[in-house]
Amino acid sequence: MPTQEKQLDPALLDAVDVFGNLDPAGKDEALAAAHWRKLETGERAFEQDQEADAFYVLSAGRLKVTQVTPEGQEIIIRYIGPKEMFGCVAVCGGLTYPGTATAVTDSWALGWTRATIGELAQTYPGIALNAMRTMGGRLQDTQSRLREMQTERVERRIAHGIARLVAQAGRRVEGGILIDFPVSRQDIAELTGTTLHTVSRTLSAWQERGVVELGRQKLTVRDPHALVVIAEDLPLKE
Amino acid sequence: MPTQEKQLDPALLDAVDVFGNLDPAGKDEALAAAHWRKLETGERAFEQDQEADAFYVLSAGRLKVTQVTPEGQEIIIRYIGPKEMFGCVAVCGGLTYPGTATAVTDSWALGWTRATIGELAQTYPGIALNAMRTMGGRLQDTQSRLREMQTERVERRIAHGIARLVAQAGRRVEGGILIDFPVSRQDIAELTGTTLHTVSRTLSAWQERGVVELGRQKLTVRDPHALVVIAEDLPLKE
DNA sequence: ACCGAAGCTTGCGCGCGCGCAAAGACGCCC
DNA sequence: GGGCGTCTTTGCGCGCGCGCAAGCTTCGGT
Repeated sequence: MPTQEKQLDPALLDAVDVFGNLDPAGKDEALAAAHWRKLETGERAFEQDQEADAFYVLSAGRLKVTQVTPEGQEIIIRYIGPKEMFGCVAVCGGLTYPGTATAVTDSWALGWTRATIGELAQTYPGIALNAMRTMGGRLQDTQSRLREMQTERVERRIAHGIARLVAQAGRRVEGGILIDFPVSRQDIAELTGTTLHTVSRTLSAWQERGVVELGRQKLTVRDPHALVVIAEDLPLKE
Repeated sequence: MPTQEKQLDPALLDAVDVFGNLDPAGKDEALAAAHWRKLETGERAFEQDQEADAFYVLSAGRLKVTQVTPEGQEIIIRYIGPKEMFGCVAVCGGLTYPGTATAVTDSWALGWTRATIGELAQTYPGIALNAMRTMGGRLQDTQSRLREMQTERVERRIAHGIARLVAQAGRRVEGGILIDFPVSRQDIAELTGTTLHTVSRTLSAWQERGVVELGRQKLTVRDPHALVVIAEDLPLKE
């Protein structure tokens, strides 16, 4: 039973930022207080506007955090990979989740109830400090995206979005870097603030130029340098 | 000498979120460790990419935090009002400031060096918890703006932007609510991701309809309800 | 092996909002 | 009070990227 196996492994929290600088006793205590949760592809850890009752660290797999507008349009706030925390609102005083977390791959997560993580944070002040650091990073990241949305044309935004995916979940394969989870054109559109039509057209043009290789929910960057050139809007040659 | 006066006033930190739940001794200690800084209109507390050596709480006045793109285009990340913290990077592990903080009104701020605020946070764990809460709120706020940028047309975005300014710095005056600091059309453009031309046209149309009243770097909302109708894209009548 | 659903591509036309340009208004400073 | 700089308005034209619609491909299920 892999569940039990993983639950007992004290190395589980080792490379997790939130619990960094925590002494072994603290890690044991944190693990003991955690509950284990498996998420099948498409399953949701929590939904927007639902009461924020738990905080999570992803152990394996990949999630996307999305928001829907009152009109029903969806946007992707961020992707969550292994060792990253999500559902942070539960420790930030928020009452409800601002978004929905959906598994895009079969995933496993460690969860703490709001009360539990609150007590842990009281006992080990380092947790709050680390969480704050992570939130600071995310805030800057979100501000960058905001800046891109306000100042850049669609093609550059798509390039930036894909560069971000590569940095976060790129896997070296022969002849390029593969985004290591299923991404549809629609997903990229929701990440970069455009429509799947425009994404499709743009990526097809890039494929023509040999920058990327496309598949169904699949994307391989063949020429990372060219991607940077597009993202930074550099001249083709000087 | 108003500087000394304010520096000695122990009530200064009373309604400040970051130091909320801090015992009186802690507040005294925090105040003793702080330095006082006056910022004339147009003066900068710090600049983008500069070493993040201090953390601040605004005491009076108003600042704007901006970022410039490599191409030189400027955007406004947020406005800071009294009792709000800024330069949070200094406590979040960032090495340089991600933006520039400029006074839009004569302002006064309390500052702590990176080392000082770090020590305070070690001694009083509540500080980190409070800071995290504030950052969580800002993260959600920034995500909302991102969502608006991705899904809404310019007119709605302007309405949302102004609604945000009203909530943050609106002052009741006869016949409406005045934004309580100088805002140019350019500023609104940088907040909402458009050009000053489009802002000018849009606001002029609103003035025609009696929704707002315009002045040089001045904006009064005459009909807040109409603003909400535009922001939420509600039908005019049912 | 077939069928259906979900994902993707592509063509066409239009409209929002930008880019540019020039003139007008307000307020500040000397 | 005059002059100047900054902020603002407005006109005109164009192009990016959306909206719509139809057809195609790929995968999964039974």
